Amino acid sequence: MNPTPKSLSLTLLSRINIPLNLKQLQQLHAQILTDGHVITSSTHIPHFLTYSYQSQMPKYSLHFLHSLPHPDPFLWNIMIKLSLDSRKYLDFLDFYNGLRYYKFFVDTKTFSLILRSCASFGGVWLGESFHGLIVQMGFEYDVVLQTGLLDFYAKVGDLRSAEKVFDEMPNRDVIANNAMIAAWSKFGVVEDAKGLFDSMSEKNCVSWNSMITCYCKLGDVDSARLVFDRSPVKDVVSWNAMIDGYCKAGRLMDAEELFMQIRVGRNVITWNTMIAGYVHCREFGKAINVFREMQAEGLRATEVTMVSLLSACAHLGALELGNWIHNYIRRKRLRVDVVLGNALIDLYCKCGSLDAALDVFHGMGERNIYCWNSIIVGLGMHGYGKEAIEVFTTMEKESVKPDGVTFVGLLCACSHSGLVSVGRSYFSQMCSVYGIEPGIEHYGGMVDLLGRAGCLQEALQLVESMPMKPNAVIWGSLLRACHAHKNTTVGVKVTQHLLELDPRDGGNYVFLSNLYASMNRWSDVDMCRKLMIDRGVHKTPGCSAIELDNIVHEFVAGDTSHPQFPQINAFLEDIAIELPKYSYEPDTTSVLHDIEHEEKETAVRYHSERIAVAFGLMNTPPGKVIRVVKNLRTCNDCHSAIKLISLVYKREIIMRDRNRFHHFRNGLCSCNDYW
DNA sequence: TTAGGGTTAG
Repeated sequence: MNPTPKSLSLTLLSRINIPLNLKQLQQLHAQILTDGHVITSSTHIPHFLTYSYQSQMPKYSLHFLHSLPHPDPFLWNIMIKLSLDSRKYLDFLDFYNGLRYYKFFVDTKTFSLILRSCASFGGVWLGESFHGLIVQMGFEYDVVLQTGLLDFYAKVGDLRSAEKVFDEMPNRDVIANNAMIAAWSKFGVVEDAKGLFDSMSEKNCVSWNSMITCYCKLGDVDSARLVFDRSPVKDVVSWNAMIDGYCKAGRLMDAEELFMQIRVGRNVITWNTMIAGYVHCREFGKAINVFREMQAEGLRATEVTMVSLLSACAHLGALELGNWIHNYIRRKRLRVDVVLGNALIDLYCKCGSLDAALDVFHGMGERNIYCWNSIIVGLGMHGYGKEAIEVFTTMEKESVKPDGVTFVGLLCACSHSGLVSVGRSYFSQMCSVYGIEPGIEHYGGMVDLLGRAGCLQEALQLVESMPMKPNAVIWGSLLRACHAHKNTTVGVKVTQHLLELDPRDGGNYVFLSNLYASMNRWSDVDMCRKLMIDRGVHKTPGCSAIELDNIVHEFVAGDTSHPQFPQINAFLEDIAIELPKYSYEPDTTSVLHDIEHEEKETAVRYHSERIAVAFGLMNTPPGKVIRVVKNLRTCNDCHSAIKLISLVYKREIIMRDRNRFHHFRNGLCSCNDYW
């Protein structure tokens, strides 16, 4: 039986869910053109357009649209929206230039769409010139267009103009009111938003949801919950907004409860929200577990899912899992935009694979300041100060304007490479040349730079003369410098400030105690210990992680629960016998490590990083690089021990500690013992 | 018209 033309086209259209190549698309096009029923149907043609667009053949869509005898505004609107969604700027500009020609095919809805999208370009001038053109072309300035304009101004950060448009609207529909609520919500003007919301005679789902978001943005999740509970028209957006609100407020339990409750109604965004929420609350392992659940339920992850996951991997130092995700991105052909690209760069930097990070960086078509900053910070963390400066120079050549984070990265890079005078000049230039006022983090960077290099007096002067009140980070940095350079006079001075500012941070007591120990002031060491006990302060236990076959093994010092513990302990004994043959002497300056869990007289005599390294040596083939991530800074003793381990066992060991990377190879470390 | 993503000094 021969199918009728109509059903033939419909059969072809039903194939839209499977990938088509250009030839097949053209075939489909021909079918549609010969089929009088379908060509006038506004339900099938949009499908076709969408599909050909998603197949990355936008030109073909455009060609198709031109070939239609009567393309109506609806189709153009779809076309424009698709073009903007996939950020095909050139098509967008084509459209702009041909606007007069398209005059009869567009409506105010079209302009409304365009105006909103201009905001995503960040182009105020573009939006305003569009606006001028619309008026010039004699389009009716109706509620649809006005709402678009309102939203445009809100998106580019001009609340005044948005309010002006709203005030001048002769009649407002729900959509216009909702847009104004969203605008006020964006600027945190909750009172006005609430006033408008209460006065609205007609409210829809979006109105309620906008109000929920408004409270969530301000961190007032309890008020948001009240609106949520009262809303008679809850949809998945309401749930997602509420879950996100709880996550951002750090209330994971509440978020999880809602997440469980909408089990059947979840969409990709619900999952993404929960995953991002765990990352936000630094529950990286849980984020990864939720992703696995998501996969088990057969949901397709998006670019947003990947960004959160990569961030989790970066924090955990989980390179293998990160590599798997990168492959997944390639396999599923996810679009690597600036955000996803940056997440990859950050992952590779934080996992010690600088080459991979640079590959991603150089392979990106579009880069923004985040990407440049991540690379600069990454190079700095690995001790490549000169290279970080080179990247900065290139960035300037490409006319990318540096921001505050760039200078944090640069100062940090100089600090880790001992480039004192270069750092000094960046610090003075950031204000005079680049117009960026130094923040406390820049002073912190500078204090660290001077302190590490041994310019303690200069560092102290800077702290005393800085325009803002120094915080615990600044004093802490100075204290560590005093410890490293055994300058007790400045050290003791710094300590008072520090314990006053941050009496709950156990790490500070440890450093103070170590400082006293280096002066042989044992009664003061005892005093520190007593102070910690009296104040109930605990030192964060040292914890090192190593990844093996996609599983992250964590070792906390003093914890004997790992199934391989007896073997690891035996292996550590072997190392202890082996190392002295290479003139290794244990460094006893870190005495206070004995006072808490870490170095108690338990079966474990070593710091967590050494257990992790031993575990890595035992469980990986010769020649494989061992990668360890530690939550605290490594101590002198472990540092010199691991240097020797790299020589004796002929292994490259890459260790990330709290603030930088150490590449151990042939008995040497990339930090040149300067950290 | 409403919901989800990236870089930052000890």
